[in-house]
Amino acid sequence: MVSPPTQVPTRERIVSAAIEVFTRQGYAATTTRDIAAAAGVNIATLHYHHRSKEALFGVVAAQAMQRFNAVFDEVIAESAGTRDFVRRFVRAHIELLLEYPYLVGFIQHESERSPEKFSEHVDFARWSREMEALMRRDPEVDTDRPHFAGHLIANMVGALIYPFLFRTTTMHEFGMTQAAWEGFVREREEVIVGMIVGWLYGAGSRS
Amino acid sequence: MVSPPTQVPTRERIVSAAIEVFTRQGYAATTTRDIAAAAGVNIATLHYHHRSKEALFGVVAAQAMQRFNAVFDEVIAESAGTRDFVRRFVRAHIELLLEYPYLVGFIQHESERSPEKFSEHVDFARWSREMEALMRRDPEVDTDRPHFAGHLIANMVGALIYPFLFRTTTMHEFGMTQAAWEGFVREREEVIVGMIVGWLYGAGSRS
DNA sequence: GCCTGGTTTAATCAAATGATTGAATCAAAG
DNA sequence: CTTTGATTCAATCATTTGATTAAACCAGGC
Repeated sequence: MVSPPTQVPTRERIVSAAIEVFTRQGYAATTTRDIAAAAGVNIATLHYHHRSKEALFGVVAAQAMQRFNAVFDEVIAESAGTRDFVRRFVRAHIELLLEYPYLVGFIQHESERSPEKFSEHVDFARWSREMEALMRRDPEVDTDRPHFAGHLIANMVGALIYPFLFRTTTMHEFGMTQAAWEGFVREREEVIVGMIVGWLYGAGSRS
Repeated sequence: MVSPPTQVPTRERIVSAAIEVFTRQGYAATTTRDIAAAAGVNIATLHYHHRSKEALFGVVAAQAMQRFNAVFDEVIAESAGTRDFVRRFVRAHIELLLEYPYLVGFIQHESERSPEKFSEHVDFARWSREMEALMRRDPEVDTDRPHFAGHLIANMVGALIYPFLFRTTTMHEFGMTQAAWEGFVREREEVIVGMIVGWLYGAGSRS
């Protein structure tokens, strides 16, 4: 039995198309005509449901950040300790980004263009506090290092997003197929977890 | 005694302005009028010296990649071993990126838009070979792990570029001043070297 | 002085783009 | 059936933008 043909409302179809096109091309390179075409509606219809290009972009930005908030909240809630948190964090983000490969580049580029649009929807400071709180319960982790949370995020997230930021370049330069690149990305779960856990537990290694 | 007023040629003044504006705003968000204004010349003068916006962009892309090539060649030539290489690599890039904070975001965004423009000017495959060759001489480093060079680059470069990609966000979200952010970035030299060297020398750490 | 070739400029063009208008369409209510 | 309000569309507008044109400018050679 097929579910009733509850047509997706036009307003949301436009948002879906906007996510697709904005995240691929960025704000400046995207025209309202691109989005309207992708959504299969008239340009005027787009403006009828969303006052302006900038307003529509705001909706897209909010939904994009929403995904990360959802992932983080789930990960932190289910994590049973330092190592478990790192593993869940890395795994969940790899899955999310494999589904939306352009998401990171989009957020990077646009969060520098209009920081207000994004800072509304995310609370890195809270993330940091919760991560620190979780790891402070682990006597082997020295959470009192200067900028502990900042370095943790930079190390973990940096290593995590790199292949998604330079997907085309990596594939092109190393002659990888799409499938090979995806294999490489999945391999990285082990690699990143090992590296980060090693860094967290290792004493301050000398130069 | 002042050096003779050897005026910088217009053609190069335009390129300098183009680097400034393109790297800040990206290709699509930049108009030839922006660049002409920044260079203090007429729009027609810009087109007289550079056939088109796309051609001018090509020059900028080439110069941007050139900086990284120069850094890598110098680093690899002077490095005396694994640990020394990592330290020099990280330090040199932090210095370069502190001078041009928008460079990474620019290359990320535009290398995905027009990969050809950039792949002309960079040879990651060669970098990988030379890094691998250097580390293969170190018996403590297992260079035979799957995708060794790929993971090394992703780990090291990812951790390196993160603060530059999300500079505004980081500063805003953690209430850092420009100076505090810069202090954080300089701190990262030690952190990254420690983490990467630990990962390279550490045996495969268990999950 | 006056060419000559390279350079710069104001003015302009054609295409692209964000946005609007007014008419058509459609479903639900009376 | 008619009315009403929401929705959709073709056509159009004003502005921006990459690029060009034709005239002016400015040195160096003669």
